Amino acid sequence: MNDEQWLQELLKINDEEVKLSDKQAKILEAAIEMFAEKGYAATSTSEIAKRAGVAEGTIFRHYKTKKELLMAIVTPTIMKIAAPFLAKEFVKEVFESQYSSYEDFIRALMNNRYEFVKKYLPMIRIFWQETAFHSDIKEQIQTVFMENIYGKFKRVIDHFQQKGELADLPANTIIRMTITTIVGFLLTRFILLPNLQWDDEQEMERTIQMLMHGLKKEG
Amino acid sequence: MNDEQWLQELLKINDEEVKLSDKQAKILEAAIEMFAEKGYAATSTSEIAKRAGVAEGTIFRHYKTKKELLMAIVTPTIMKIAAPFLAKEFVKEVFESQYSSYEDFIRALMNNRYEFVKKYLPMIRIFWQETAFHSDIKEQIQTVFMENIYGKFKRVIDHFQQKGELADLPANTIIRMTITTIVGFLLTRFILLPNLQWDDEQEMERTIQMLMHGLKKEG
Amino acid sequence: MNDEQWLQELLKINDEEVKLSDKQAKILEAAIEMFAEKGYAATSTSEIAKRAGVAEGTIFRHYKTKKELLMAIVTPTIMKIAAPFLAKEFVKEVFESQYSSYEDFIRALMNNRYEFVKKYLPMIRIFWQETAFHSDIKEQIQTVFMENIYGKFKRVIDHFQQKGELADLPANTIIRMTITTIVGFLLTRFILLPNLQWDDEQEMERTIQMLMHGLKKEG
Amino acid sequence: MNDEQWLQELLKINDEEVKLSDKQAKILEAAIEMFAEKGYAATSTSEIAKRAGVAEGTIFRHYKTKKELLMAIVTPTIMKIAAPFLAKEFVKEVFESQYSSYEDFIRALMNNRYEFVKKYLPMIRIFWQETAFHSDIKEQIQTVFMENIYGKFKRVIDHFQQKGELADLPANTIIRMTITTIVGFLLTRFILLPNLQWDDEQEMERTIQMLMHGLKKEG
DNA sequence: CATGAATGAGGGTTCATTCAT
DNA sequence: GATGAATGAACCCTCATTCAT
Repeated sequence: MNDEQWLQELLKINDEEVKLSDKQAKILEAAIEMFAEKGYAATSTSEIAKRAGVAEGTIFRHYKTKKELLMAIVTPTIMKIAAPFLAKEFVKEVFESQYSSYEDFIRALMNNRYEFVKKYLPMIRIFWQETAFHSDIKEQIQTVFMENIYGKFKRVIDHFQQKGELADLPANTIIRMTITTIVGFLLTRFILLPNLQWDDEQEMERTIQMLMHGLKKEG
Repeated sequence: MNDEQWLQELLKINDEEVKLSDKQAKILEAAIEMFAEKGYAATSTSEIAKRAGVAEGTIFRHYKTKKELLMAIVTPTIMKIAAPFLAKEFVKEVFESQYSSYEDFIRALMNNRYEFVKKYLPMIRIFWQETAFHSDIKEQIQTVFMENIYGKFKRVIDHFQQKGELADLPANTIIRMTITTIVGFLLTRFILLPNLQWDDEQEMERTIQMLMHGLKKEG
Repeated sequence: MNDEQWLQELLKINDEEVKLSDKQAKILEAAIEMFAEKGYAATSTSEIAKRAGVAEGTIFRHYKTKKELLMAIVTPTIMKIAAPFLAKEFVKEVFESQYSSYEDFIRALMNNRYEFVKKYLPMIRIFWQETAFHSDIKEQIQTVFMENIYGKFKRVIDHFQQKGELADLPANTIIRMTITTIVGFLLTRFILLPNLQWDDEQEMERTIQMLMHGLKKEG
Repeated sequence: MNDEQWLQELLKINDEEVKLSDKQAKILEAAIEMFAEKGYAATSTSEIAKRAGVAEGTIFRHYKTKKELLMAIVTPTIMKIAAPFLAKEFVKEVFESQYSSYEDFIRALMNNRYEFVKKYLPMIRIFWQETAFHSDIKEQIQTVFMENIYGKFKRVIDHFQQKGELADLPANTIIRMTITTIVGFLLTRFILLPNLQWDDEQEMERTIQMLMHGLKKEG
C-alpha cells in the first residue's frame, strides 16, 4: 500500500487519482527499477514480470507493448519534472511576493528540483538513459518545455532584467546557462559522481553564487 | 584511404600508428555510425557487417565479442577527449607562457573541445548514450580523469587562485563548474538542440564571460 | 430479436426450439461471422467476445472450449445442409407425385440448395474452410451422408434407371457426378468467383442440361 | 539426395535448376508435410524445425517469415498445376495433330492431372486448405488462370465448336463445367473419399463420357 | 449468470556467436 | 584471413482458459 503512494503521486496528472491495481503497481515499480538499472533495451519483459511477481502475460494485459509500458512511466513524469512552472499563479507569485530577486528564485528552484531528483532518482536515470533513443520522449520534453516552461521563464528573466538585477544578455542565453548549471549540478551529484563526499547545502549555495555572479548586471 | 585517416587519428594511442586492415577500418566506421544512430543495444552485428560490406563472421575474427568492438572504439577515444591535458608540458605551458589568465585558459580549452566535438560528433553521441549502461566505460573515464586531468587541472586552479584571479572556492567546485559549463554548452549545442540558430562564437564568449564572472575573485 | 430468428432456425434440430439466451445468440452470431471471415484458427476468443459485446469469460461459461463453440455452430448446420433428404416422406414424394423425372428432381434440389447457400453463406464458408482441419466435422458429414442421404439418393436413382431415364452407370457414380456438378456450381458461384456477372437462372439451367445429357440413357 | 528430386522438380521454374541446400530441402519437405497434415496456421515453426532436423533459426535464415516459407512452396507449384497449358505450342498441338476431338483433349488433360495430383498430393492438400485464408494465393491462381489458361482453353473450345463437336454454350460455361467435373473427380478421389474402392480408369472414363455427352452438340 | 484480471505455455522472430569450408 | 550457414537461447507478444468477485 504505502509503497504505491510515491508511484501514485508520480503518475497522477492534474490531481486525478490514478487507479492502480496491486499488480499494476508492482509492474510499474519493477519496470522503473529495472529500466533505471539496466536500461530499457536491456531489460526483458520476463525479468520485469519475475521481479513484479506476476505472469508475463499480465504485463501485456495492462500495456499493449513494452514501449507503452515505458511511456506510461515516462509521460506523466515529464509533467512532474516541469512541476515548478506548471502552477497557474506561477509568474504572479514570482513577481509579486515570493521571490524578491532572481537569486531567490533560482535558490527555490534548485532546492525544489534537488528534492525531486533525490526522491525520484530512478526516474531521472531513465530519462538520462532513454531520451537519446526515443525521439518521442525527446519531443514530449521539448513540447512541455515550450508550452509550459519557456514563456514563463522568459517573463521572469525580463522582470529581473528590468529591475536591473540581471545582465543584458539574451533571455535564451540566461535560460540555457541557468538550466545547464542546475542540471549540471544535479546530474553530477546524483548520477555521475554520487559517491563523492558532498556537502549539498554548501555546494548548492556555491553553485548559485557562481551563477548569480556570472549573470548579474555589472555595476 | 582518406576515409580512414580520421579513424586512424582517433584511434591511435601515444602516437603509435594503428594498423587497420581495410576490412577492419570499414567495420569500425560502420559500427561508429550505427552505434551513434541507434545505440549499441539496438544495433545488430549483422547490420554492421552489411553496412561495412563484410561477412558477419569477419567482425568476430577481429573482435571476439560485440562488446569488445564497442570498447575498441571507445577506449582510445577517451584519451582523445582528454587530449588537452595529456601533453607532458601541459602545466608548464599554462603557467609560463601560453595563458596569462584563467579566462584565456578556459577560452582555449573551450575552442579546442568545440572543434573536437564538432569533428567527432558520432563518437560523442556514443559516449552520451552508452556511458550509463556500461560501467566499464564509466570507470575508464573516471580513471583517465583522475590520472590525467584532475591533478593538472587542480594545479592550474591553484596557480590562478594564488595570482588572485580566482575566487577562494575549493578547486573541486571550480573544476566541476568549469566542466559543467563547457560540457553543458557543447551538449546543448550539438546534441540536445542542434537545430537552433546558433551564433557559436558569440555564445561561447558569453558562456566564458558568465563563467569568469561567476568564478573571479571579488574585488 | 429478429436477428436471432435465422440463427434459431439454422440451429434447431428436429423442430425442437433452441433456447438461446441473448448473450448466447450474440456469441454465436459473432463467432459465425468471424470464423467465416478469418477462419477458426485465426479468430481469437477475445475478438469474438468483443464483437459479441460480452466478456471473455462468458463464452466459456456457455462453451467449455473454443472448439466446442465451433461444433455448436457446425453440428446442427450439417443437418440443414442435408435437409432436402431428411423428410420422412422424401422417397415417396419423389416417386409418386412431385417429380416426374430425374431432371425435375435435380432442378428442385439445385434451386433449393442455391437458396440455402445464398442465405447461409457464412456457414458454408466455414465448412469450406474448416472441414479439412477437423476430422470430426468430416466424420459428421460422412455419417449424415451415409445415414440420411446415400440410401435415399440411391433409391431415387434406381427408380429413374428402372424408368429408363438414366444411363446404366453405377448409382455411386451418378451420385458423385450429380453432387460434384451441383456443389461445383454453387461453390464457383458463391465462393470462388462471386464477383463475376452471373445470370443465375440461365447458368443453373445449363448446368442441369449438361448433367442430364451426360447421364441420360442413350437412345 | 533422391528425396530432393521431386522437390527440385516441383519448385523449379522455367527449367532453371533450383539450388537447394541440404537443410533447405529438409525444411521445405517438412513444411510441406506438416502444412498438408495440420494446416499452415496450426503448424508451428518449431515443429517444422524439429521434423526437418534443423535449428529453428535456420528456417528464418532461408525464409524471412513463416508466410514466406509458405509462399516459397506455393508459388512455383501454381505453375506446375497449370503446366499442361503452359507449353508455347499448346494450342497448335491441340489443333493440328495431337487431339482429334475435345474428348481426346479432356482425356489427356484428366490423365495428366490425375498423375500430377497423385504424385504431389500434399501440395494439392495445401492449396485446398489454404487458398481460402490467403488472398494472395487466390490472386496468384487467378492471375495464372487468366494469363496462361483461360485464353488457350477458350481457343480450344472455339475450335471444337466450329468443328461441330461441342454444343453452342458460352465458352465460359463449358470451361467451368469441364474444370468442375475434372477437379470434382480428383478432389473426391484423393481428398474427400480416398478410402473408397476406386477403379480409377473406369471412373475417369465414365466421368469423361458424362461430360462429353453433356457438352456435345445435339444431333 | 456474468465478468475480466490473471495465467503461462507457446507463438514467430532476432541475434551474437561458432565453425567448416 | 574471410566467409556465411547454422545455431539455440532469448525476445516480445498472443491466446485459450480459469476463477475470485
